[in-house]
Amino acid sequence: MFNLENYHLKSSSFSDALSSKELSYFKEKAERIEFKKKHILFKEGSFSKGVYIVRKGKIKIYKSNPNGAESIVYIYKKGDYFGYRPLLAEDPNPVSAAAIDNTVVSYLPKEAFLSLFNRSDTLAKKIVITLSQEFSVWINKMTVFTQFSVKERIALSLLILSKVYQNNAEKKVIISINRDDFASFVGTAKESLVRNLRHFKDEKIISTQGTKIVVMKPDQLHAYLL
Amino acid sequence: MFNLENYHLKSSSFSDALSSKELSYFKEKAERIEFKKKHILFKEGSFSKGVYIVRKGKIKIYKSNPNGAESIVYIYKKGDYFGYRPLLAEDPNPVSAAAIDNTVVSYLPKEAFLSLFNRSDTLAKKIVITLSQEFSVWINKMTVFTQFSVKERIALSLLILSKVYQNNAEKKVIISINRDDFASFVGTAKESLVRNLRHFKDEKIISTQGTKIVVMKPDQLHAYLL
DNA sequence: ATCAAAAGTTGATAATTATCAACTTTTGAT
DNA sequence: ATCAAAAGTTGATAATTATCAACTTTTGAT
Repeated sequence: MFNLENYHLKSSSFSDALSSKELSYFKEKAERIEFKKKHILFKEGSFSKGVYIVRKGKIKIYKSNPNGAESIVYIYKKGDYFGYRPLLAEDPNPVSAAAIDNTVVSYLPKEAFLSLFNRSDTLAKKIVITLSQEFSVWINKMTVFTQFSVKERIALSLLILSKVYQNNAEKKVIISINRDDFASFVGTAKESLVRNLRHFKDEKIISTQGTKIVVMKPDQLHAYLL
Repeated sequence: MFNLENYHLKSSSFSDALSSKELSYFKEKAERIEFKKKHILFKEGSFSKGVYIVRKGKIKIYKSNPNGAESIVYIYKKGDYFGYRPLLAEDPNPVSAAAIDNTVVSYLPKEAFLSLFNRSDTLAKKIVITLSQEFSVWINKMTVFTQFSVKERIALSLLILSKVYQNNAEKKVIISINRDDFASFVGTAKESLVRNLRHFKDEKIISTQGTKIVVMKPDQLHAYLL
């Protein structure tokens, strides 16, 4: 049985893991930063100096290969936090991060994060559990690339991006992403992506508004995934 | 720069995370179990009842798709431990596990593992760090599937399997895996795998002994990965 | 040591996907 | 509102990979 939750992380708020005392420490130490569209937050191989919490806009996490092609590993939205894993592991960032839109983040410097991590046993345990859950999603995503065709991966990606771009207020989801980024997310060529989008348009499953994509019949996308 | 460590987990011993007191508790509660070749330890969707530590042989972790094809996500060897993630997350297993060889494992029941986890702060923190490191590996593996050709993935897999099948005593590595499993590990068809192995044989990079594969010039495999 | 079954291999071909080039539409600065 | 640049789209074709069928080698039980 196909279940979208197996392929996309549930958003879980960073501050939920904190006691009210810890939360006020967090608020004291965190800094608000704005990034313009296309701004690169950090690059693969660099060392994290803090944790980001998205307040507004979308941030893509990606890997570049030596030919210049990039593959997008995840897209974070409002409320999501990231950048803490390499910091805990004391490893360099395995990925780069860049703003898709104009974005606003809260930035918690490394020292403050580690101080919270070390003083709070509940945070460590909460993170273990979160990481364990995330693992399932990553394993599933990995098998998608080996077992699904491009058309299937695009159908799945439309559903995932519907979640990412969903605005609680609105029922209709408008996915605002350029074709290169979408193709990098699916792991295919831009032209192959466009051809498949055309197919879904002909089937009246999606429509476009300018370069934006409107998902009209998500149920019919499910049908492509068994 | 290509670095094999980005694509395969370092083995880390479970017992290293434990104090001597905890270790004796572990030894008291753990049970030795033997599995015959092809025995299925658990299936995707089931709930873990304990943690496995491999003592002898190899165990494959895989996902089956509805068409019956399977894709192998990881191969564990002597000293590796697995099965604790879904247990911590209280999620069903995202994958199945089966013995490739005749194997021997230590089995630590859920209650004993959770008791260790809850009493030991160092274990929780150690696991967070291990999980964080593992994440980098998974992200890298995922991008391999989107950016590497079948030939490149096979070259990489030969290097990874060299690590898995490496016997400390011997310099020469003999990979003893059947072609279906190898193909599932690479994410390709068995025939495509065989044709590429033939290519590497013609180049004198590998040789075969019966159905076993001998990696003779690992450096030349690196050359296929830039 | 024999031999049937299982596993591995090869060739021919089909299906999928990427690449290149030309063209159209959209965007955003003025 | 205009218009050049950027982004998106389409068609033709090439490259990669999967599938099917026939055949060969290896394995493991006797």
